[in-house]
Amino acid sequence: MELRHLRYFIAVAEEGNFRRAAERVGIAQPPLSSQIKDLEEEIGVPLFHRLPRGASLTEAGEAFLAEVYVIFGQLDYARKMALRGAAGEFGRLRVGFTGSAAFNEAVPKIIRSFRRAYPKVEVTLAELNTLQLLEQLRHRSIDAVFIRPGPTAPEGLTVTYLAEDAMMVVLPSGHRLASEYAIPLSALKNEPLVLHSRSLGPDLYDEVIDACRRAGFEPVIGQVSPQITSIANLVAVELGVSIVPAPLSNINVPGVVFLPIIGDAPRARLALATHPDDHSVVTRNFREQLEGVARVQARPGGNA
Amino acid sequence: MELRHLRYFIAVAEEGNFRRAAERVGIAQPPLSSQIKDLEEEIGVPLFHRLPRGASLTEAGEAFLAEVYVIFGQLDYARKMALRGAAGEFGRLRVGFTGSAAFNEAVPKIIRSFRRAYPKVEVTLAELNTLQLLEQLRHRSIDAVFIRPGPTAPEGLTVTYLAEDAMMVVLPSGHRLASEYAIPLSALKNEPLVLHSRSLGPDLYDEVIDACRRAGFEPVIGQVSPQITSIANLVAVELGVSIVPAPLSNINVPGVVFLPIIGDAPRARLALATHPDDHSVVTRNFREQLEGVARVQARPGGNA
DNA sequence: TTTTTGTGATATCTTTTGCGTATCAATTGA
DNA sequence: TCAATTGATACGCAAAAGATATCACAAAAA
Repeated sequence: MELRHLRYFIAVAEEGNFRRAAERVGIAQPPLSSQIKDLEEEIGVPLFHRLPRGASLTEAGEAFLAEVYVIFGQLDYARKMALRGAAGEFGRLRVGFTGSAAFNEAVPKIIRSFRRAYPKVEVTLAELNTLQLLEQLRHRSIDAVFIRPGPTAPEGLTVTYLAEDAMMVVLPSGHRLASEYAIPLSALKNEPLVLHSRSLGPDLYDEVIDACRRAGFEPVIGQVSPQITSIANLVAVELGVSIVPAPLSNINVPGVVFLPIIGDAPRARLALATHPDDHSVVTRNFREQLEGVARVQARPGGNA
Repeated sequence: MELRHLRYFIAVAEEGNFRRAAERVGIAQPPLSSQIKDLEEEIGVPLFHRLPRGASLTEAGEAFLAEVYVIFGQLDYARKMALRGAAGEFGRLRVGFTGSAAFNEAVPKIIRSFRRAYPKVEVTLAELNTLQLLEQLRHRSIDAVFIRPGPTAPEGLTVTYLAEDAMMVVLPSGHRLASEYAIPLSALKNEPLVLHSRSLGPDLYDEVIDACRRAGFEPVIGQVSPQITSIANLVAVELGVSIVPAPLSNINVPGVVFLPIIGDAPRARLALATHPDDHSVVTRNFREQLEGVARVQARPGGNA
């Protein structure tokens, strides 16, 4: 059975007359009769009474007609859904982020506004370290990642800079400097530094180390934190001091204080990275959310 | 767009590979590629990603596929409904009956059992006089009628006899014969007879008149009743006596008594008439209900 | 009644188009 | 670098849809 047959069937049913129906569908009457006959043979029952003054539907034809209308409605719907799918209204988006990136307000804001704009897109979130994120992004097992990149962007990825956060010093409440309003980085000379493992996020790590050197001292690495979000807890139990992006001060950890840095402070960049071969409309739509929400500042770097 | 395109689309979507899909639908790979291309152009968006190792659905394709499955389901359903329609499970049945016929228990029983067997068939009922019923039946504006025919069936109609009711005398309660258990017809000699107009139902009318003549008297026609069901009321106000089919004694009219007739009593036949050119399955199914419910006795008559 | 008109069915020819064969270009894995 | 596998392209053929001419039938008109 073909849709053509069904269109012809509807025409004859509505016109009640093979000649007018043939004219309506743009063919001659004899082939129309032939096609209708084919249709009837395929269904197995006559659909029309051939009367001397036209054709009328049999009961079978009446029942068939009602359902055939539905088919064409469904066909239109299928086409429309395909177009909506092409517009990125469906599908999934796998977003990854590092622990430090999640605390910048832009990240949840972007995800939230995307979900509102495209509620049918299934968004999955994964918090991983920078190394894992970039690995999965290169393998296309994740679509977009929020990272804290170094001054030069990772190679082979499309990177958009979203924001630059100041970094702050984290001290135990009982520390001798804890009552200051702000301190220079050089004040941390000889203090053991709590940092995450360099292998998990080399860029942010290097940023901190470099800043210390610029301030005139070689930092002493104390405890290594498995993830950046637990740095504050390690500081609270007086395993050392640390330097983290300002948005992390929103974590409520008793026993620590966050102090602004005076002078040449390290900066923590926030960026969204995607795969350059990813031409998915969903991913493109997600990138478009950046413009509405975050202050976007493109920066040359790598070959992105 | 044609269903063939959709079948091909499903094959490629499910196989993820043009070659295997082509094999599955029984054509070569190049025409399959061509047809899919046509489909994509018609929808307006690509449905597949052409990868070096096969083809995968785009988001548009995913959305489209889900709806296309529905189309084929609907197509099967349409075919099934056409067959059920051909089996007489849908449609309408216009049933007519005379006032006198409705009181035979077979009539409501047949209609009831048909409605149970074919609940989707729209049954309409019309109470009309015999003349109107036969007129509408000949014009096919009614499908089946219950009538009280004469000894010979109406010409040009298919008639099936269902039952033969005895007739009874109807007397006002205060009548001198009202206290009898049964009376011969001759006892009504000189009594004014309440009857319906002959033009509305000549057969039953003639049956009564003939019976009176066989009983040895010429009946005196008193009041003419507009319809048979109001005869009892006319008798109750003592406008005369009457003779009606026994089932009408079920009407509860105060002030009248129904008496059996002794001897050569008139008989009221009950029959179902349909149009001989009516090959509708619904009508045929209705006739089939007769066998289950009523004692059917075919009688030759007319040319039915 | 006869004639006319309008209906769908049939027969035959034409044209479209779906399909097959052969081949190419691109990518992957050995 | 080469072989294997993928989908796309080119071209010829055959099946099938459609056009034209005509027929048979029945209702309406004369």
